[in-house]
Amino acid sequence: MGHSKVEKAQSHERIVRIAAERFRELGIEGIGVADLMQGAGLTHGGFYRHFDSRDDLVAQAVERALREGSRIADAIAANPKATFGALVDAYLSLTHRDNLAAGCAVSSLANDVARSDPRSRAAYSRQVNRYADLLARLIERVPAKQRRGPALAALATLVGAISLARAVNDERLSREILKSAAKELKSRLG
Amino acid sequence: MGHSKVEKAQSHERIVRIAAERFRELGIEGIGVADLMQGAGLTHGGFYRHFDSRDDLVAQAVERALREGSRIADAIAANPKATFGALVDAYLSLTHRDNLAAGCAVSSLANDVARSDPRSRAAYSRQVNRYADLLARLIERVPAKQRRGPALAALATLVGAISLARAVNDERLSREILKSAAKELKSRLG
DNA sequence: ATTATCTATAGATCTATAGATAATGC
DNA sequence: ATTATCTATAGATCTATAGATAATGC
Repeated sequence: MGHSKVEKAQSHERIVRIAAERFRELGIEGIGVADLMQGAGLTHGGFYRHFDSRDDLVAQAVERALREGSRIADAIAANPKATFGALVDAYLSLTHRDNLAAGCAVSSLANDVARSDPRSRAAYSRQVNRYADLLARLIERVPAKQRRGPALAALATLVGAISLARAVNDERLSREILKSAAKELKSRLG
Repeated sequence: MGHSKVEKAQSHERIVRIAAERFRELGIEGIGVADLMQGAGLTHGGFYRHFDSRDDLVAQAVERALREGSRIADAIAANPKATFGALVDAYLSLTHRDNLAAGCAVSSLANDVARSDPRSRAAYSRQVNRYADLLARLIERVPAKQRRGPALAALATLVGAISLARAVNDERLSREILKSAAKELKSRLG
């Protein structure tokens, strides 16, 4: 039994991290408090010393999933040699498609967040703006001041393509969607 | 109490119709058997004379939601004077954004279907191909034989844009997303 | 006689709470 | 003394089933 303040903070962090993964993988209603706590190596009784309610955890985990899910995009953005094409290829890769738990939450939680409370939706809005800014910086063929619209449209294409590629049951079609969207984006803006 | 074969068929049809609406609105796990049956004007006890299990209803309702959700697109396609721009404007309208229950299930159920069984995913794949064929027919600025890729990319943009517009918590940003995606698509392919 | 629907409930699961236990930290 | 976690359970909700009821259809 861990009892120090440090250990409590670590437990809290572990629960939110596990939830941020599992919610992206299984949907926000796809896993319960007991299984999440077990995933964090704890029993379910201690949950309410960390969170006011399940919805409180949901809000914290959605915020974390959105931050974590943009890590690869952030890394690309941090590289001064980063290109629009590199970001598109990473986002529309088979690795990203098949790795829901660690992937972009703007895609994996879009439908869930649309049905969620304002706290999750506000965090989602902020992340959409962050992606739009990042894409605008990387777009090449448009004057800097006119990039906001193309950046939002490009984000929509990225999110739609990976969502479709994950939902279809036909591997060839799935790859065709990813490849078509990547080609379209790169030929237009890369 | 309705008891004829005709009435049973009507009850079955009503349950699937209600489920196809509510699942799009609330998510596949957002409503239970009892509430669905109440929505159809029945009590929950009779449910299992119509369906083997809840999952059986889910599969039938997802198929129906996909078919119903493409009605406006089908109507546009049936008109010989239909244009790509008209379809894009209808899909990315505020009416469509705010009417989840009657809207396109390729958008509203994308995340849920990705986590569902093969039957729902196969129906989803078929609908994606139908939309791709429809968009390919309406695209103007590309030779007919090269339209498959642009059509799939356009579908991704449509689905991504309306999903983002529904999830964000900021009306201005939501409209900006819809408008940017529509402008991009029409200037390129309309 | 058959069957579509209803009432009632079993059994599982989920969120949330109560009280016990064992470690921390004044 | 305080508190982080555990065991145990209350109460709500969900899927599924059993048996009763009342209408259809041979």
